[in-house]
Amino acid sequence: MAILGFLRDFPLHGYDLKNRVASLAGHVRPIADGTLYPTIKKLEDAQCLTRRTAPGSVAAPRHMLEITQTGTDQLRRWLRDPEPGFVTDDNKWYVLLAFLHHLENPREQALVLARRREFLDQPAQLFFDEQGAPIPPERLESPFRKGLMQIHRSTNLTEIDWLDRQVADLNRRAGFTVHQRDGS
Amino acid sequence: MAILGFLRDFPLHGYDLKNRVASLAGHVRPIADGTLYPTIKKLEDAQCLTRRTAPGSVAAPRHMLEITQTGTDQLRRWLRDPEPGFVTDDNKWYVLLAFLHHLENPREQALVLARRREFLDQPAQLFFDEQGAPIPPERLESPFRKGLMQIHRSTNLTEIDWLDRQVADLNRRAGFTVHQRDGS
DNA sequence: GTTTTCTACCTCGGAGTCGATATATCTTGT
DNA sequence: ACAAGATATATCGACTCCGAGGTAGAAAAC
Repeated sequence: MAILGFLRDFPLHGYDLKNRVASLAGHVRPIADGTLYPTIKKLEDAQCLTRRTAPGSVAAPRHMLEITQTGTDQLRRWLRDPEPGFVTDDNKWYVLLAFLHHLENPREQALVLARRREFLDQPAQLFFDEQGAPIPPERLESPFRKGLMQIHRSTNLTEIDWLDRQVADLNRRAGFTVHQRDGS
Repeated sequence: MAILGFLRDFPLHGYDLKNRVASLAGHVRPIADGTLYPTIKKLEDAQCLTRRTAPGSVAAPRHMLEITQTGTDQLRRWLRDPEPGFVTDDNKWYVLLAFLHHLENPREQALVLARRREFLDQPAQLFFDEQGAPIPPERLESPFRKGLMQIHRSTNLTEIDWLDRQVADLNRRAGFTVHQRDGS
Protein backbone atom coordinates (compact mmCIF):
# COMPACT_ATOMS: atom_id res chain seq x y z
CA MET A 1 0.00 0.00 0.00
CA ALA A 2 2.78 2.42 0.90
CA ILE A 3 4.58 1.76 -2.39
CA LEU A 4 1.53 2.45 -4.55
CA GLY A 5 0.54 5.36 -2.29
CA PHE A 6 3.86 7.12 -2.75
CA LEU A 7 3.94 6.42 -6.48
CA ARG A 8 0.50 7.98 -6.78
CA ASP A 9 2.10 11.32 -5.83
CA PHE A 10 4.92 11.12 -8.37
CA PRO A 11 7.17 8.48 -10.00
CA LEU A 12 10.03 7.22 -7.88
CA HIS A 13 12.83 4.67 -8.03
CA GLY A 14 13.25 1.82 -5.58
CA TYR A 15 16.00 3.36 -3.51
CA ASP A 16 14.02 6.54 -2.97
CA LEU A 17 10.91 4.54 -2.10
CA LYS A 18 12.91 2.63 0.46
CA ASN A 19 13.75 5.80 2.39
CA ARG A 20 10.23 7.22 2.17
CA VAL A 21 8.57 4.00 3.32
CA ALA A 22 11.13 3.69 6.12
CA SER A 23 10.32 7.18 7.41
CA LEU A 24 6.62 6.44 7.42
CA ALA A 25 6.18 2.84 8.58
CA GLY A 26 6.57 2.65 12.33
CA HIS A 27 8.54 5.86 12.02
CA VAL A 28 12.05 5.41 10.72
CA ARG A 29 12.34 1.64 10.97
CA PRO A 30 14.30 0.88 7.77
CA ILE A 31 12.60 -1.50 5.39
CA ALA A 32 14.86 -4.33 4.20
CA ASP A 33 15.96 -4.67 0.57
CA GLY A 34 14.79 -8.25 0.68
CA THR A 35 11.29 -6.96 1.39
CA LEU A 36 11.15 -4.01 -0.97
CA TYR A 37 12.42 -5.36 -4.26
CA PRO A 38 10.40 -8.60 -4.35
CA THR A 39 7.32 -6.53 -3.49
CA ILE A 40 8.03 -4.15 -6.37
CA LYS A 41 8.39 -7.12 -8.69
CA LYS A 42 5.11 -8.57 -7.41
CA LEU A 43 3.31 -5.29 -8.06
CA GLU A 44 4.86 -5.12 -11.52
CA ASP A 45 3.70 -8.69 -12.31
CA ALA A 46 0.21 -7.66 -11.16
CA GLN A 47 0.46 -4.70 -13.58
CA CYS A 48 0.08 -2.23 -10.75
CA LEU A 49 3.19 -0.35 -11.85
CA THR A 50 5.54 0.00 -14.82
CA ARG A 51 9.28 0.57 -14.81
CA ARG A 52 11.56 2.54 -17.11
CA THR A 53 15.31 2.22 -16.75
CA ALA A 54 16.78 5.70 -16.49
CA PRO A 55 20.41 6.75 -16.17
CA GLY A 56 21.29 7.30 -12.54
CA SER A 57 21.55 10.98 -11.79
CA VAL A 58 24.11 10.28 -9.12
CA ALA A 59 25.28 6.72 -9.54
CA ALA A 60 24.02 3.39 -10.92
CA PRO A 61 21.05 3.33 -13.33
CA ARG A 62 17.65 3.59 -11.71
CA HIS A 63 14.35 1.93 -12.40
CA MET A 64 11.83 4.73 -12.40
CA LEU A 65 8.53 3.29 -11.21
CA GLU A 66 5.17 4.66 -12.26
CA ILE A 67 1.74 3.63 -11.00
CA THR A 68 -0.77 2.38 -13.59
CA GLN A 69 -4.55 2.65 -13.66
CA THR A 70 -4.71 -0.93 -12.35
CA GLY A 71 -2.41 0.10 -9.53
CA THR A 72 -4.52 3.14 -8.70
CA ASP A 73 -7.63 0.98 -8.61
CA GLN A 74 -5.89 -1.53 -6.36
CA LEU A 75 -4.73 1.23 -4.01
CA ARG A 76 -8.26 2.65 -3.79
CA ARG A 77 -9.70 -0.82 -3.04
CA TRP A 78 -7.19 -1.26 -0.21
CA LEU A 79 -8.05 2.15 1.18
CA ARG A 80 -11.81 1.85 0.80
CA ASP A 81 -12.11 -1.58 2.39
CA PRO A 82 -9.02 -2.03 4.59
CA GLU A 83 -8.20 -5.37 6.20
CA PRO A 84 -8.93 -5.49 9.96
CA GLY A 85 -5.25 -5.08 10.82
CA PHE A 86 -5.16 -1.67 9.18
CA VAL A 87 -7.80 -0.47 11.63
CA THR A 88 -6.53 -2.15 14.80
CA ASP A 89 -2.75 -1.92 14.36
CA ASP A 90 -1.51 1.61 15.04
CA ASN A 91 1.44 1.37 12.65
CA LYS A 92 -0.68 0.08 9.79
CA TRP A 93 -3.42 2.59 10.51
CA TYR A 94 -1.00 5.49 10.24
CA VAL A 95 0.22 4.16 6.89
CA LEU A 96 -3.37 4.01 5.68
CA LEU A 97 -4.04 7.53 6.96
CA ALA A 98 -1.02 8.83 5.06
CA PHE A 99 -2.65 7.85 1.77
CA LEU A 100 -6.35 8.19 2.52
CA HIS A 101 -6.52 11.40 0.48
CA HIS A 102 -6.09 9.25 -2.64
CA LEU A 103 -9.59 7.95 -1.94
CA GLU A 104 -11.04 11.24 -3.25
CA ASN A 105 -14.69 10.64 -2.26
CA PRO A 106 -15.32 12.39 1.13
CA ARG A 107 -18.11 9.99 2.01
CA GLU A 108 -15.84 6.98 1.53
CA GLN A 109 -13.08 8.68 3.51
CA ALA A 110 -15.53 9.33 6.36
CA LEU A 111 -16.59 5.68 6.39
CA VAL A 112 -12.98 4.54 6.85
CA LEU A 113 -12.44 7.04 9.68
CA ALA A 114 -15.66 5.79 11.26
CA ARG A 115 -14.28 2.26 11.34
CA ARG A 116 -11.26 3.46 13.26
CA ARG A 117 -13.49 5.52 15.54
CA GLU A 118 -15.59 2.43 16.29
CA PHE A 119 -12.49 0.44 17.13
CA LEU A 120 -11.16 3.13 19.49
CA ASP A 121 -14.53 3.27 21.22
CA GLN A 122 -14.39 -0.18 22.73
CA PRO A 123 -13.06 0.10 26.29
CA ALA A 124 -9.60 -1.37 26.79
CA GLN A 125 -9.52 -4.16 29.35
CA LEU A 126 -5.89 -5.19 29.28
CA PHE A 127 -5.28 -7.02 32.55
CA PHE A 128 -7.13 -9.77 34.42
CA ASP A 129 -6.67 -11.53 37.75
CA GLU A 130 -6.38 -15.26 38.43
CA GLN A 131 -10.14 -15.71 38.21
CA GLY A 132 -10.26 -13.93 34.87
CA ALA A 133 -11.96 -10.82 36.26
CA PRO A 134 -10.75 -7.53 34.75
CA ILE A 135 -8.54 -5.38 36.99
CA PRO A 136 -9.41 -1.67 36.94
CA PRO A 137 -6.44 0.72 36.43
CA GLU A 138 -6.56 2.06 40.01
CA ARG A 139 -6.09 -1.43 41.45
CA LEU A 140 -3.03 -2.22 39.32
CA GLU A 141 0.13 -2.66 41.36
CA SER A 142 2.65 -1.99 38.58
CA PRO A 143 3.16 1.75 37.92
CA PHE A 144 4.09 0.78 34.36
CA ARG A 145 0.77 -0.93 33.76
CA LYS A 146 -0.97 2.06 35.30
CA GLY A 147 0.95 4.41 33.01
CA LEU A 148 0.31 2.15 30.05
CA MET A 149 -3.44 2.47 30.56
CA GLN A 150 -3.24 6.20 31.25
CA ILE A 151 -1.28 6.82 28.06
CA HIS A 152 -3.56 4.53 26.12
CA ARG A 153 -6.63 6.40 27.37
CA SER A 154 -5.18 9.82 26.75
CA THR A 155 -3.90 9.12 23.24
CA ASN A 156 -7.19 7.45 22.34
CA LEU A 157 -9.11 10.54 23.38
CA THR A 158 -6.80 12.74 21.32
CA GLU A 159 -7.38 10.64 18.24
CA ILE A 160 -11.13 10.30 18.82
CA ASP A 161 -11.39 14.07 19.09
CA TRP A 162 -9.60 14.52 15.78
CA LEU A 163 -11.62 11.76 14.11
CA ASP A 164 -14.94 13.31 15.15
CA ARG A 165 -14.00 16.73 13.86
CA GLN A 166 -12.71 15.21 10.64
CA VAL A 167 -15.78 13.04 10.04
CA ALA A 168 -18.09 16.02 10.66
CA ASP A 169 -16.08 18.08 8.20
CA LEU A 170 -16.13 15.36 5.55
CA ASN A 171 -19.87 14.79 5.89
CA ARG A 172 -20.45 18.51 5.58
CA ARG A 173 -18.45 18.53 2.36
CA ALA A 174 -20.24 15.41 1.10
CA GLY A 175 -23.54 17.16 1.87
CA PHE A 176 -22.51 20.15 -0.20
CA THR A 177 -21.58 17.87 -3.06
CA VAL A 178 -24.96 16.16 -2.95
CA HIS A 179 -26.72 19.52 -2.75
CA GLN A 180 -24.84 20.81 -5.76
CA ARG A 181 -25.62 17.62 -7.65
CA ASP A 182 -29.30 17.92 -6.70
CA GLY A 183 -29.40 21.50 -7.82
CA SER A 184 -27.81 20.91 -11.22
CA MET B 1 7.95 -12.23 26.28
CA ALA B 2 4.25 -11.91 26.96
CA ILE B 3 3.94 -15.62 27.71
CA LEU B 4 6.72 -15.63 30.28
CA GLY B 5 5.56 -12.28 31.63
CA PHE B 6 2.05 -13.53 32.35
CA LEU B 7 3.31 -16.82 33.80
CA ARG B 8 5.52 -14.83 36.15
CA ASP B 9 2.32 -13.57 37.84
CA PHE B 10 0.73 -17.00 38.26
CA PRO B 11 0.52 -20.37 36.42
CA LEU B 12 -1.83 -20.51 33.45
CA HIS B 13 -2.88 -22.90 30.74
CA GLY B 14 -2.48 -22.22 27.03
CA TYR B 15 -6.06 -21.26 26.31
CA ASP B 16 -6.09 -18.72 29.13
CA LEU B 17 -2.75 -17.31 27.98
CA LYS B 18 -4.19 -16.92 24.51
CA ASN B 19 -6.93 -14.60 25.73
CA ARG B 20 -4.62 -12.57 27.97
CA VAL B 21 -2.00 -12.10 25.26
CA ALA B 22 -4.75 -11.20 22.79
CA SER B 23 -6.08 -8.46 25.09
CA LEU B 24 -2.64 -6.99 25.52
CA ALA B 25 -0.87 -7.19 22.17
CA GLY B 26 -2.12 -4.43 19.90
CA HIS B 27 -5.23 -4.43 22.06
CA VAL B 28 -7.60 -7.31 21.42
CA ARG B 29 -6.11 -8.66 18.22
CA PRO B 30 -6.46 -12.43 18.79
CA ILE B 31 -3.24 -14.38 18.70
CA ALA B 32 -3.40 -17.45 16.43
CA ASP B 33 -3.18 -20.99 17.82
CA GLY B 34 -0.51 -21.67 15.23
CA THR B 35 1.61 -19.00 16.89
CA LEU B 36 0.89 -19.71 20.54
CA TYR B 37 1.30 -23.45 20.89
CA PRO B 38 4.57 -23.82 18.93
CA THR B 39 5.95 -20.92 20.98
CA ILE B 40 4.96 -22.63 24.22
CA LYS B 41 6.69 -25.79 23.03
CA LYS B 42 9.79 -23.79 22.12
CA LEU B 43 9.90 -22.22 25.57
CA GLU B 44 9.42 -25.65 27.14
CA ASP B 45 12.31 -27.08 25.10
CA ALA B 46 14.43 -24.13 26.26
CA GLN B 47 13.44 -25.07 29.85
CA CYS B 48 11.81 -21.69 30.37
CA LEU B 49 8.60 -23.32 31.57
CA THR B 50 7.24 -26.66 32.79
CA ARG B 51 3.83 -28.19 32.15
CA ARG B 52 1.55 -30.37 34.29
CA THR B 53 -1.52 -31.98 32.75
CA ALA B 54 -4.53 -31.14 34.91
CA PRO B 55 -8.17 -32.19 34.50
CA GLY B 56 -10.10 -29.46 32.72
CA SER B 57 -12.35 -27.61 35.13
CA VAL B 58 -14.83 -26.90 32.37
CA ALA B 59 -14.01 -29.14 29.42
CA ALA B 60 -10.95 -30.85 27.90
CA PRO B 61 -7.84 -31.45 30.06
CA ARG B 62 -5.49 -28.49 30.42
CA HIS B 63 -1.74 -28.14 30.45
CA MET B 64 -0.95 -25.90 33.40
CA LEU B 65 2.20 -23.94 32.58
CA GLU B 66 4.63 -22.67 35.18
CA ILE B 67 7.66 -20.45 34.65
CA THR B 68 11.06 -21.78 35.79
CA GLN B 69 14.11 -19.95 37.11
CA THR B 70 15.62 -20.20 33.61
CA GLY B 71 12.45 -18.64 32.23
CA THR B 72 12.53 -15.83 34.78
CA ASP B 73 16.17 -15.12 33.89
CA GLN B 74 15.32 -15.10 30.19
CA LEU B 75 12.40 -12.73 30.77
CA ARG B 76 14.61 -10.36 32.76
CA ARG B 77 17.28 -10.41 30.02
CA TRP B 78 14.65 -9.51 27.40
CA LEU B 79 13.36 -6.69 29.58
CA ARG B 80 16.75 -5.34 30.60
CA ASP B 81 18.21 -5.25 27.11
CA PRO B 82 15.26 -5.14 24.69
CA GLU B 83 15.74 -5.54 20.95
CA PRO B 84 15.41 -2.26 18.99
CA GLY B 85 11.91 -3.17 17.82
CA PHE B 86 10.62 -3.20 21.38
CA VAL B 87 11.61 0.46 21.72
CA THR B 88 10.52 1.72 18.28
CA ASP B 89 7.35 -0.32 17.67
CA ASP B 90 4.43 0.98 19.76
CA ASN B 91 2.71 -2.38 20.06
CA LYS B 92 5.87 -4.15 21.20
CA TRP B 93 6.77 -1.31 23.54
CA TYR B 94 3.42 -1.57 25.31
CA VAL B 95 3.95 -5.30 25.75
CA LEU B 96 7.34 -4.61 27.29
CA LEU B 97 5.87 -1.94 29.55
CA ALA B 98 3.23 -4.37 30.78
CA PHE B 99 5.95 -6.59 32.25
CA LEU B 100 8.69 -4.12 33.13
CA HIS B 101 7.84 -4.42 36.85
CA HIS B 102 9.32 -7.94 36.73
CA LEU B 103 12.69 -6.21 36.28
CA GLU B 104 12.69 -5.31 40.01
CA ASN B 105 15.76 -3.02 40.00
CA PRO B 106 14.53 0.62 39.69
CA ARG B 107 17.79 1.72 38.10
CA GLU B 108 17.46 -0.88 35.34
CA GLN B 109 13.81 0.03 34.84
CA ALA B 110 14.77 3.70 34.47
CA LEU B 111 17.41 2.83 31.86
CA VAL B 112 14.81 1.06 29.72
CA LEU B 113 12.40 4.00 29.97
CA ALA B 114 15.27 6.29 29.02
CA ARG B 115 15.78 4.35 25.80
CA ARG B 116 12.17 4.90 24.86
CA ARG B 117 12.43 8.56 25.83
CA GLU B 118 15.47 8.94 23.58
CA PHE B 119 13.60 7.37 20.67
CA LEU B 120 10.58 9.65 21.14
CA ASP B 121 12.85 12.67 21.20
CA GLN B 122 13.97 12.46 17.62
CA PRO B 123 11.78 14.74 15.50
CA ALA B 124 9.43 12.92 13.12
CA GLN B 125 9.96 13.81 9.46
CA LEU B 126 7.43 11.65 7.68
CA PHE B 127 6.89 13.25 4.29
CA PHE B 128 9.19 14.57 1.57
CA ASP B 129 8.70 16.32 -1.76
CA GLU B 130 10.03 15.31 -5.18
CA GLN B 131 13.46 16.76 -4.42
CA GLY B 132 13.63 14.85 -1.14
CA ALA B 133 13.22 17.94 1.04
CA PRO B 134 11.06 17.42 4.16
CA ILE B 135 7.59 18.95 4.03
CA PRO B 136 6.59 20.75 7.26
CA PRO B 137 3.11 19.87 8.62
CA GLU B 138 1.61 23.26 7.74
CA ARG B 139 2.48 22.81 4.07
CA LEU B 140 0.88 19.37 3.78
CA GLU B 141 -2.13 19.31 1.47
CA SER B 142 -3.80 16.19 2.84
CA PRO B 143 -5.81 16.85 6.02
CA PHE B 144 -5.16 13.22 6.96
CA ARG B 145 -1.41 13.67 6.83
CA LYS B 146 -1.78 16.88 8.81
CA GLY B 147 -3.87 15.07 11.43
CA LEU B 148 -1.44 12.15 11.43
CA MET B 149 1.40 14.45 12.39
CA GLN B 150 -0.72 16.35 14.94
CA ILE B 151 -1.78 13.15 16.65
CA HIS B 152 1.73 11.80 16.52
CA ARG B 153 3.09 14.96 18.12
CA SER B 154 0.42 15.12 20.78
CA THR B 155 0.63 11.47 21.82
CA ASN B 156 4.41 11.67 21.88
CA LEU B 157 4.27 14.62 24.28
CA THR B 158 1.84 12.74 26.52
CA GLU B 159 4.16 9.76 26.72
CA ILE B 160 7.30 11.87 27.16
CA ASP B 161 5.65 13.67 30.06
CA TRP B 162 4.83 10.37 31.75
CA LEU B 163 8.28 8.94 31.03
CA ASP B 164 10.03 11.94 32.60
CA ARG B 165 7.96 11.80 35.76
CA GLN B 166 8.47 8.04 35.98
CA VAL B 167 12.24 8.19 35.44
CA ALA B 168 12.57 10.90 38.07
CA ASP B 169 10.56 8.81 40.52
CA LEU B 170 12.60 5.67 39.84
CA ASN B 171 15.90 7.49 40.23
CA ARG B 172 14.69 8.95 43.51
CA ARG B 173 13.82 5.47 44.73
CA ALA B 174 17.14 4.09 43.46
CA GLY B 175 18.88 6.88 45.38
CA PHE B 176 17.08 5.89 48.59
CA THR B 177 18.07 2.27 48.04
CA VAL B 178 21.72 3.20 47.66
CA HIS B 179 21.54 5.39 50.76
CA GLN B 180 20.01 2.62 52.82
CA ARG B 181 22.64 0.19 51.59
CA ASP B 182 25.40 2.67 52.42
CA GLY B 183 24.00 3.21 55.89
CA SER B 184 23.67 -0.47 56.80
C1' DG C 1 -30.15 -39.61 22.07
C1' DT C 2 -28.05 -36.80 18.89
C1' DT C 3 -26.19 -32.52 17.37
C1' DT C 4 -24.19 -28.33 18.49
C1' DT C 5 -21.22 -25.47 21.07
C1' DC C 6 -17.48 -24.23 23.92
C1' DT C 7 -13.19 -25.47 25.80
C1' DA C 8 -8.52 -26.99 24.87
C1' DC C 9 -4.58 -28.57 22.26
C1' DC C 10 -1.78 -29.38 18.08
C1' DT C 11 0.19 -29.43 13.08
C1' DC C 12 0.95 -28.10 8.44
C1' DG C 13 1.51 -25.07 4.45
C1' DG C 14 1.90 -20.55 2.76
C1' DA C 15 2.89 -15.74 3.04
C1' DG C 16 5.78 -12.12 4.50
C1' DT C 17 10.01 -10.23 6.36
C1' DC C 18 14.75 -9.92 7.37
C1' DG C 19 19.78 -10.33 7.11
C1' DA C 20 23.49 -11.62 4.38
C1' DT C 21 25.38 -11.59 0.10
C1' DA C 22 26.26 -10.25 -4.70
C1' DT C 23 26.60 -7.08 -8.48
C1' DA C 24 27.00 -2.86 -11.19
C1' DT C 25 27.74 2.27 -11.60
C1' DC C 26 29.41 6.64 -10.73
C1' DT C 27 32.13 10.01 -7.92
C1' DT C 28 35.87 11.25 -5.12
C1' DG C 29 40.31 10.90 -3.20
C1' DT C 30 45.09 9.55 -3.75
C1' DA D 1 45.56 4.65 -12.72
C1' DC D 2 43.38 2.76 -8.92
C1' DA D 3 40.89 2.17 -4.63
C1' DA D 4 37.19 3.48 -1.71
C1' DG D 5 32.60 4.74 -0.88
C1' DA D 6 27.89 6.04 -1.96
C1' DT D 7 24.16 4.83 -5.03
C1' DA D 8 21.13 1.30 -6.77
C1' DT D 9 19.15 -3.26 -7.75
C1' DA D 10 18.52 -8.12 -6.86
C1' DT D 11 18.43 -12.99 -4.73
C1' DC D 12 18.60 -16.59 -1.26
C1' DG D 13 17.93 -19.04 3.10
C1' DA D 14 16.15 -18.72 7.62
C1' DC D 15 12.68 -17.35 10.57
C1' DT D 16 8.14 -15.92 12.24
C1' DC D 17 3.40 -15.73 12.01
C1' DC D 18 -1.04 -16.74 10.51
C1' DG D 19 -5.05 -19.33 8.84
C1' DA D 20 -7.07 -23.59 7.98
C1' DG D 21 -7.72 -27.85 9.47
C1' DG D 22 -7.82 -31.72 12.78
C1' DT D 23 -8.51 -34.09 17.51
C1' DA D 24 -10.93 -34.51 21.73
C1' DG D 25 -13.80 -33.85 26.04
C1' DA D 26 -17.73 -31.94 28.41
C1' DA D 27 -21.97 -29.29 28.66
C1' DA D 28 -26.07 -27.49 26.59
C1' DA D 29 -29.65 -27.46 23.10
C1' DC D 30 -32.88 -29.79 20.36
